[in-house]
This record gives sequence, structure tokens and C-alpha cells, in this order.
Amino acid sequence: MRRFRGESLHKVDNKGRVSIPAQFRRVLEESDPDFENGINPSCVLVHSQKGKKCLEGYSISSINEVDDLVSNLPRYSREREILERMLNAQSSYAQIDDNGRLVLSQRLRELINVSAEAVFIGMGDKFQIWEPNSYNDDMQKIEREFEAYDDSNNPFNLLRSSSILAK
Amino acid sequence: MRRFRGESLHKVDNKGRVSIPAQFRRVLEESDPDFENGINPSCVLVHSQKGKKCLEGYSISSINEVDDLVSNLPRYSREREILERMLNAQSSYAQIDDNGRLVLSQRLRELINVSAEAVFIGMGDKFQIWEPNSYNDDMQKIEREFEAYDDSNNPFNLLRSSSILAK
DNA sequence: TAAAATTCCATGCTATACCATATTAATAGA
DNA sequence: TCTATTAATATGGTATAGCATGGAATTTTA
Repeated sequence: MRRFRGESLHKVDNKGRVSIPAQFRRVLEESDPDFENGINPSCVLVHSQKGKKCLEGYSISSINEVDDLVSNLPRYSREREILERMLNAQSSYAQIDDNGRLVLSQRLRELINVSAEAVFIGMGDKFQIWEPNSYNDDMQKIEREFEAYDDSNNPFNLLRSSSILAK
Repeated sequence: MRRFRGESLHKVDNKGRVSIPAQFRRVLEESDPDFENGINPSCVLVHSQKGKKCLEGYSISSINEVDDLVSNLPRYSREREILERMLNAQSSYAQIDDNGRLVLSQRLRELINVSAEAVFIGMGDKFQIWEPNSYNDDMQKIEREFEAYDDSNNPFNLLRSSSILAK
């Protein structure tokens, strides 16, 4: 499975149109069954992750995975209700147009404070869309947070244990 | 599993094209499923490992191993978010062309301060790309550091115990 | 029918696919 | 064992397709 990788900066015009990085398109194409039938692939944009000023874009296959996890929770449980509000109510489909762009509505642009430019950030099975300065701030915050770990509880340690030592 | 071994120096042209050492290509071919279908193998280049002035190249199978470990962390956990920023946001796919080269973008070249030449360093399941002088400096640093150990806690000691004692 | 959204067309630019060659390594044959 | 022949590498140059972006035309919606 191909993953979303890298950072890239794109113009946003006054209609909200913005190019999706070509490499991201490859991932979206790969994971949207429609694409094989000659239809432009879609993605799902989720907003309002507790005050985080970005949008999160999911490929069709990865949003399905998330939705399935939610569906496994007991019907009418409070947790499921909350998650469906966060993930389903606060999201929308976005189809890529023939030029590889998608449209960010006025509302979405305001939510993440984007006007003329936006950065796309690869995050594995999802990507994020940020106003460039907000992203720099967030990245600095993450770097500081990362440096604050000492060697014993560094997040990279989580990658060591299981499978590698098992071999 | 074949591993990346050795050091080799290569020209970088003004478009950023650089040959991958032939032996490294064998490793990449072996671990990219695409190769069996006649498609040139790819690798993943990770940059900005906390101030380290080099790129780290992963074969498809070894980056998958890393990514899978990350994917096993709970979605939306802070640790996973941090790791995805470090490993996915700060990386890119690079496909090998028909002549055995890959392209280092302007940005990547600037990050590691490479212009006309670059060295490829085998590191087992990954390799590194350095500006030659930076590499020499780093290698000296490592040698000094190694010599500073006394016999009792020499890193080679770590290679003894576990697997033998475990039996 | 005006405004908004969507589709269609046009273009500079860049990444990459394609072709060429000198050099080295591998192989085969006498 | 030496040499002739072939194959594979490393590197350079050029052409082309795809990308990012802007603007106009068409459709939809209110």
C-alpha cells in the first residue's frame, strides 16, 4: 500500500481551487475503486479535530477502515455517537477534478485560515492541509515536544520492541 | 535478506540525478514487489533526522516494516502523530530510472548540502546519502566516540549476550 | 435571472522518459 | 592463461508528457 509522504506547497485561487500533489493523487487513485472505471478519485476531508487548525484528508480505503472501527462499537453507545459526530458529521467528500484539483469551500478555508496558499502534509494513510504559517508553528511545537522526551520514552522506542526483536 | 554494504562516491548532475551503486540496486530490486512485474524499484528517502545532515534511504520492504509498526499504534495518539510527522511528512518516494539513477530535488540537495558529488553509505537495512566532507566529519566523530569506550561497555559487547544466553 | 459552482480550455514549466557513449566488469573461446 | 566479445555501469544531453495554475464558458442553484 502506497502512503502519503512529504510536504508540498500549493496556490489556492479565489474560488478555493487547489492542486493536490501528484504523488498524493497516485495514492488516492490506488485506493478508490471508482478510478478503475475511469472516474476521478475522491477523498474525504475531516475537519475540527479538537482545535487543530487543519483538514485531514483520507483515501477511500482508509476512511472505510476508520468507519469500520466505529461501526464495531455498540450501537447507541455514547462513544459511538461522539465518534460519528466527529468523523461523519464534521466531514465531506471531495472529488478530484480533471486537472488534479479539489475545491475548498469558503467555510473550510475559514476553518483552517487559508487564503492564497496551503500546504499538504503526508501522514501515512491520511494527509493534512494547513495554512503554511500554522503548519510551521505546529511542526515546531512537535519538534520541541519530541526533544523533550528522554531516551527511555522516546516515541521511536515504540518501533523497536515487537517485530524486530522477534526475528 | 540482502543488505546495504559499503561506501561509494557518485556524481550529481545539475538536475540532481545521481546513480545508485549497483549493489544497492540489487537490494532495492529484491525488496520491491513491483520489480517482478518489470517496474523499476523505488525507495523512500527520509530527511531531517534531528539535525543529521544526510538522507536515509529505505527499501520498500524495510519502510513497510517501519510503517506497519507506526500503524499499530492507536490512531490519533500523540506518539503516532509525532512519528508520522518525522517519518512520513519528512520523506518522499524516489523511483529508480532505467539507467539506475534517482533524482534528488533541489530542496533535498540543499538539506544535505550536496552539489556535485554524493556518497552512498550502506547501513544494513537502510542506506545514507551524504555530502562527502560531511560524511568524513561524521565518520571521524563516530570513530572518536567508539575509541572513548573502555572494554567493559564497548558497543560490540551488546552483540554477545542476548541471542546466545537466550538459548 | 443573478450568483455560485462546476466544467472546459490554455500555457509556462519541470520532472522524467528516452537516447547516446565512455568505461569498467564479466564471460567465453582458443 | 590470455584475449576477444559481450554485458553492465556511470554519466551526459535532449525531447516529451504531465503538472500546477489561470481564465473563460457552461451549468446549476437559489
